[in-house]
Amino acid sequence: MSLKYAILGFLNVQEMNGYQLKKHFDESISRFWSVSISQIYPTLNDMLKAELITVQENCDSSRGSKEYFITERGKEELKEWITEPTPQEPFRSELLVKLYFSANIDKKTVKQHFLEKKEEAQKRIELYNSFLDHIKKEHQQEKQFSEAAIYWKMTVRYGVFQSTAVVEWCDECIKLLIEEKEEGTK
Amino acid sequence: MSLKYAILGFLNVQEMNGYQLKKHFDESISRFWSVSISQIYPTLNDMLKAELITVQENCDSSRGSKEYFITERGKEELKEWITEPTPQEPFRSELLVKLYFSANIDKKTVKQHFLEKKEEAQKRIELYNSFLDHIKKEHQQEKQFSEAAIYWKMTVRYGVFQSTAVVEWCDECIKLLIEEKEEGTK
DNA sequence: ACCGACATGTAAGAAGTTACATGATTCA
DNA sequence: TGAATCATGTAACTTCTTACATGTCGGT
Repeated sequence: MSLKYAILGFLNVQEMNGYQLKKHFDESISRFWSVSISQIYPTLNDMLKAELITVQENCDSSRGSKEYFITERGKEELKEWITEPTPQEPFRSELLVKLYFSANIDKKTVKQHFLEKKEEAQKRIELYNSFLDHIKKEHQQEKQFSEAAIYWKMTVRYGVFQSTAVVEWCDECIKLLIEEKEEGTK
Repeated sequence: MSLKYAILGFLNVQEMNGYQLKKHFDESISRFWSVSISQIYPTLNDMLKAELITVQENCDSSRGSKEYFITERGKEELKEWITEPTPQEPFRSELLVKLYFSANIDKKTVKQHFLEKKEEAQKRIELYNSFLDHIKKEHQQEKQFSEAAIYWKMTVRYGVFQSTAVVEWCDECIKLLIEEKEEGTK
C-alpha cells in the first residue's frame, strides 16, 4: 500500500489537511500514483490509529479543516519503506491483450491503433520535456528544493524513456504489418 | 474488464475448461495479464449468463470437468472489443513514488536500487529474446499459427523496448547521482 | 443569490488476491 | 500410499473508483 507512504512523504515536508494532500498528489506524482479524494480520508484515519501521524483541528479556519503531522514513528516507517528494494511490480496492459488476439482483425484497424498510440506517446514526451524545463527554471536557485529536484527529474525522465520506447515500438509494429501484407500478396 | 475478453480470445481458438484456460494464460499473456485460478470460475459463470459462452459437461473425463465454447455473440463482442481503440491505461509505479521522496536517503542505497532494477531489466531482455527465438522456430512452418505469431511477437517486442528503456534510464540516473555527489564535494 | 473552490466523510461496487474447502486421477 | 496434478468452487480481504451526502467560504 503505497498510498500510506506517499502521504507520509508529503507530510514529511509540510503538515497539511486531506484536501491539500489530494492537490499535492495531483500536481506531482499523479502521473504514476493517482488518488481519489474519497480514498484519502479513511487512509488518514487508519494512519492515525497506527500513530504514523497526529492531527490538530485547525482553529484558524472556521471550515473545520484539520492539520495532519507526521510522527517520529511515521518518519521511521517512511525511511524504511524507501530504503528497502521495490519488488518487481505487476504489469498490466489491455492493449497487449488485444494485440495478442488480433489475428482475425483487419490490418488497417490494427495499424490505426498503433498510429494513435504513437501520437499519444509523442505528446506525452513534449509534455514531460516542458515539465523538465519548468523544474529547471523553478528550482535551480532555490536551495530548499535542489536536493529533491534531482529525484523529481528522474521520475519525469522515466516517462520520457518509456514513451520514447512506445514510439519506437509502434514504428516497428507498423513496419511488421506492412511486410506481412506484402508477403500475402506475393 | 479484460479478463472476460481474454477468455473469449482463448475460447475463440479452442474450447476448453477453466483449468486449461488458466494454463493458457500462464503460458502466453501472463506477462501483461495474469489471473488467479479462483477468478476464472466466477467469470465463466457470469459469461454463461451473458450468453457469451456455452458449456458442456465433459463425459470423457470422470473428473467432472466442463468444456466451454464461445457463442456467435461471444465472437461478436470479442471482435468489437479488439477493434475499438484502447483508452490510455492508468500507470502506477511504487518505484517512482519512492524515488520522488528520496531526498533524505543515502545516495548509495538509491544507486544500489538502480543497479538492481537494471539487472532485472537486462535479464528480462534475455528472456524475451530467447522467447522470440522460440516463436520463430516453432511457428515458421506451421501455417495455423503464422497469422497469430506476428502479434505474439509484437507483444514480446514491447517487453524488449520497455526493458531496454529501463536499462538506459537506470544508467542515466546513476550518472546523475554521481554528478550530484561531486557537486556536493566541490 | 449562486457558483466554484474548500473540506470531510460514507456507501456501494469492481477487480483482484489469498485462503479455505473438496474431491478425482495419475504416477512413483 | 502419498504427492503432484487435475478440477471447481466459495469467502474474506485489499485497493481503488464512483456516487452520494453535507456543509462552509469567497467572489460576482
